[in-house]
Amino acid sequence: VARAASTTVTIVDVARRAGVSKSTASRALAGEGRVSPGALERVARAAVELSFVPNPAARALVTTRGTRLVVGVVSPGPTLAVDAYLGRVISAAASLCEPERIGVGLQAFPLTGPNPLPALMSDPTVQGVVLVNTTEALLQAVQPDFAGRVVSIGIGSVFVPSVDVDNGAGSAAVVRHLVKSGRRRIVMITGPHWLPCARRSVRAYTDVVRAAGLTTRIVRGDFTAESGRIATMAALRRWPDLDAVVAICDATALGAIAELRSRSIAVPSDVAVVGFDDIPFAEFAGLTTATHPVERIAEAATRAVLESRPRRPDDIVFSSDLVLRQSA
Amino acid sequence: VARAASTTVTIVDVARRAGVSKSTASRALAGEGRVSPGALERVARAAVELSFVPNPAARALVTTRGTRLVVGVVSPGPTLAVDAYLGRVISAAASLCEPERIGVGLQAFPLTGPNPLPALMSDPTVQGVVLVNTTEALLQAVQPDFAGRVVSIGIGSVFVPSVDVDNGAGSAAVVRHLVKSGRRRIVMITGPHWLPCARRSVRAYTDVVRAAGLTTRIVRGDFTAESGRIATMAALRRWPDLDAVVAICDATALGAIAELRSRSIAVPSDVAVVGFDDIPFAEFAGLTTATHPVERIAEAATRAVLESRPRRPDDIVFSSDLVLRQSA
DNA sequence: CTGAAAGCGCTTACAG
DNA sequence: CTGAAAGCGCTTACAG
Repeated sequence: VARAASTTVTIVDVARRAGVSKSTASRALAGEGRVSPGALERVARAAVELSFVPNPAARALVTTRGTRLVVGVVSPGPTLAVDAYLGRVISAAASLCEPERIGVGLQAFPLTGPNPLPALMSDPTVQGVVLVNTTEALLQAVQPDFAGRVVSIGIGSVFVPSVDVDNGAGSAAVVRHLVKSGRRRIVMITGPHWLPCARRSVRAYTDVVRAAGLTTRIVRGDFTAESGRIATMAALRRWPDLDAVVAICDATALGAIAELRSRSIAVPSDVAVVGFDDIPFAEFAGLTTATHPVERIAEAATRAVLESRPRRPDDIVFSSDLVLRQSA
Repeated sequence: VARAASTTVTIVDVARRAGVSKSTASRALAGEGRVSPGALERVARAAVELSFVPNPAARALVTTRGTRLVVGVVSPGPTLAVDAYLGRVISAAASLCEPERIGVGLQAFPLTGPNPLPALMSDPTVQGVVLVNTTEALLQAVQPDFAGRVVSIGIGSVFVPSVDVDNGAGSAAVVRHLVKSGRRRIVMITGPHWLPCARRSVRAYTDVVRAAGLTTRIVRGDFTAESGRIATMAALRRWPDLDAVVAICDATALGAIAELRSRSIAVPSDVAVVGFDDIPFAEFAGLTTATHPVERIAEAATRAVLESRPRRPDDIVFSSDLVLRQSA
């Protein structure tokens, strides 16, 4: 068997330097099993000195740890819609995995049709799955023995920890700002109905608006800027006196602003507009919004599946903070 | 050795069904080596019937094929700047690799300091590297024996095939459109000077403008919308009578438009603005630009490193087409 | 053309 | 607490 002499350091290099067998080195590195304090320390030192990172390919052959973390994106159709949000999630995941020599894959989880999760979980090359935008129905397929290897960015379940932004609080903050600054006829442009996380924002909007003694006005969008424009047209037709728009996300808010400006309706003096997410472009556009730390969320989710704890980790929720700019 | 019984099909399943040894199955699957036509056919059929995909983890232990494709992003500083473009590249790569059970990693290639490429190429878990935004200097580190395992989105070299959009033709088309529609004082906002691909656009601008008997007017930007705004301010100060702006990319063009509008300079009647890339938001913004098929480029580059041909593949260049919208 | 064997880098029962 | 051995799923010389 001939292969290019790899300069990569293996566990036998570590074992040799520590003066132990590779069995002992393996146990010491795993941090569990009976290992004498002396051996433990020498192995740890040798590993650091040699910058040893275990070969996940070899490991995947013997354990349930894999070589790949797959990001499963729930999509209405069979094709995967890649948007900027997803790009940020997968970039963050791939950066974090790289030093561990783990790769990331991307797969669509169609809303209807067979759930790809079970096959993924029985594939010895997959370390775990990070679900994005998932639904209760898809979460049903998660069996107790997948625990620790599946985490969800969005809603969770008994077996699946959730990592997410506090949509509700962020949306509430943004709507509350509108109310405080005197807006009374506040329209919300929502996202697609199948998305659980979008429902939390709608709920927050409803609560704040009702608490202020105002009426709710809701128009459906789909997260795109174009849908923001269309929804704004519809809203203006239905409620010509509206004085504020809260959009489910920044892209939709930018669409709303474009539509308003094209009708010479001044923002924010005539109509205030707020978004959600604080996308990179929002600062430039002067959009008032609430933060959504996408990278930190993706990193936390990735870290959880890299660790693959036997027990279900706790849910993690990142706060969403109001960012005041010019649009409201 | 206990592990959860994997439901995954292995090469021995294929061999058994085809009635041959796993050695023969392996050879047949590889498509090379002496295999009888009969065996070849039975193995091929068995593989299809069982939906067999070789386990890259096992394969990586014995060959120079890895379990992971790494996207190497050349960055001015040590930290990796993730923008929407990179998100699209890595999403496309990760989608394409997933069915092969290969993951993707993401690593910064700092402009200064040690080049991470040699270490990556000797890591048995890496299948190959897709370089993004690379420079001549970084390409120097590519040795002949990396051939076929490194491809560059951007400039190439003797050993490294390049996959890219035809920046020059796209930029030329966009500037030519400006000239044809009567613009005479055309300013270009460029990108950072260290980026070779940005130089091609500047060259195209220069050629077209000079051929029309006009003078070149160049201001430096950095690909961001904010730099487009700032560069536009500078340009207006220097050439108050400018009648067109060609931006190195759409984000910068959007910045230029915002700055012009904030000064009540009408677009396109007073000043025409064109971008480059045709980003998703460009359609919404009514920006005249030229196409940049990022996903197709990323897929071609990914496919090349997945195949890892022994010989350097040919360069691939995708055409860039003018997209006429409202801004020019 | 074909199969048995060795070996890649790990982990994990199994005996000491 | 420790090491020798087996085995994960492949590929590739090596003998037939």
